[in-house]
Amino acid sequence: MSPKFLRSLQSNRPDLPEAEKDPLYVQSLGRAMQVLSAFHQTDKPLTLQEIATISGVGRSAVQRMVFTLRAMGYVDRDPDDRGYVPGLRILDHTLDFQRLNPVVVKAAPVLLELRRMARERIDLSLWDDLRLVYASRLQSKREILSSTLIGHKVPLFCTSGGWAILAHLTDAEADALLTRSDRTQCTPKTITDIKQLKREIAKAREKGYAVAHEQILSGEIAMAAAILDANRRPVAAIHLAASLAEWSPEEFEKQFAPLIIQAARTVSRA
Amino acid sequence: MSPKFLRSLQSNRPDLPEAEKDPLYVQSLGRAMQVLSAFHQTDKPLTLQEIATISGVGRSAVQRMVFTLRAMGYVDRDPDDRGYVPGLRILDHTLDFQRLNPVVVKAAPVLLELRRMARERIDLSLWDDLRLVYASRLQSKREILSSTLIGHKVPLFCTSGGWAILAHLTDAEADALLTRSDRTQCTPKTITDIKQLKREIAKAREKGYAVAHEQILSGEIAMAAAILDANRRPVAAIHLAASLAEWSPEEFEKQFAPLIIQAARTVSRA
DNA sequence: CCATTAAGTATCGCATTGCAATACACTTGT
DNA sequence: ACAAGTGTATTGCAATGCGATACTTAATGG
Repeated sequence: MSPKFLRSLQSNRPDLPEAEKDPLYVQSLGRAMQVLSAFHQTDKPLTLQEIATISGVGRSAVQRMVFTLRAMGYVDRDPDDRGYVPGLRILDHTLDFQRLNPVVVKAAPVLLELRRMARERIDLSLWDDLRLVYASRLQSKREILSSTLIGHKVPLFCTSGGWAILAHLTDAEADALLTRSDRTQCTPKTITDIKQLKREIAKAREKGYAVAHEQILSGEIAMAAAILDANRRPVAAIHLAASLAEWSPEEFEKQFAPLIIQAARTVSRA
Repeated sequence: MSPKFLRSLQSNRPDLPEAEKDPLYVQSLGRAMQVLSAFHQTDKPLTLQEIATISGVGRSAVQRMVFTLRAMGYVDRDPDDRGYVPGLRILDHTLDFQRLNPVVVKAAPVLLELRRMARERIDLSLWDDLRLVYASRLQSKREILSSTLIGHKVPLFCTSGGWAILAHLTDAEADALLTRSDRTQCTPKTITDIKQLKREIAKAREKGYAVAHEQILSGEIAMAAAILDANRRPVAAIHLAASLAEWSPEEFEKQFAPLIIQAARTVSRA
């Protein structure tokens, strides 16, 4: 019904069977999920109207779907403010993901061990096209930021994890990803120049891990190593982040590089 | 199409509008989500057949839906083992929930402050009928268990959080919930006798918080206070959990009770 | 206090589209 | 080589989703 959006659903999924070519092969389920996804683009409860316009689905249809979603607990009414919000039942699927995703499962004990030894913040993020999606977080002693940001996304091009992953791709692939990226600065120090980025990636390729200085958050230094699948393709990254107030870049790197390499390798092997 | 399941979707949602009465008012979206929910009942990748039988949806329909869900990223193929697993895109909705749920949002800073003062594990769980669903977790110094168990569920009847919530209901309501509960022991110390449970609830009602000794996990002591909505109805609980190796029950209670009461009250007020 | 706008809800009929049935391609084990 | 079990593709009928429409509250404002 909304051809552009249907097309967009299918981009960047070259591994799908042939019928993919036909946009209409995405059934009404697509519209329904698009309704649920309307919440991605807001930070306050939504009315039916708003959901309809954001998702590009007709008002009536939205009303039916929201009704159903509400009956199932995927959508709730906001008690105070008037409008709808995502419902509790969503977390059931979150748990399914965490329990069943092979990388997350295999990484869990390794991350714990890594945190035990490093005593800094450890993250696991999964690669999704131009972004990394955080799937697990082990907090360090004092957490400053939002509690548990499972599902948070960071750009591939300006994070240690992104560099670590790009380092395991061919130059052509990495290039393509970098140029497709929306390279806007996160901090004043964020590197956006492709030449410079490629230098960082080359460094990462050589060392087996990447280090990012204040690329995404001022005052933070991060290190990451990529996790590979059975075909030696990168699928995820383990991050270790610390405060520049406590570590000099040299110490930081020297201290943790062996640990993180070891951790990533442990998770990678079949 | 599967009347029994459709009915079940609508139970325990008395706040829904009238058309609820008609099971068929749950459209095919219901079937689709049931397909996604098939993963709730497994701990390994599923084949189409298995999804079909678990969800009670026809093989063909499952294939179509899984195809669509895969195109959108809600389902992935397991790389090694043959079968399907929940996909990354689910985490997008997790984040939406965390960003938009009023209780989670309002509680976040309070939880951080509470952890800063208590230096023990802090959880926020939301009440969903007979269970509590964990929505946020702040880890303590050494985490033993699974990393981030957002979405994990614990029974209402045998947790400090559950007691805290039951304490804010009428006796009749609490009774109904307790009798409906599947009261099987989690640990040898888990209380299953309704009389005893009601005593615990009465204690909680009096003190304003509940304490549970090894009810769900041996060696763990937990304390919780309920979060109320605008109508003074409980909707969530803040938990504080620690090891019995480090605390005597008396010290534990004395130390943390004022903190947790204060925290819960802060989140509760409009 | 009535007019007005906007939100949520419900109804209905047509044609869209989802689904059962079916067949095929591919892998695996006997 | 066959059988059993995967995933995939096609097709036609009728179930059902959706647009159009109208009703009910609730909130705003003259």
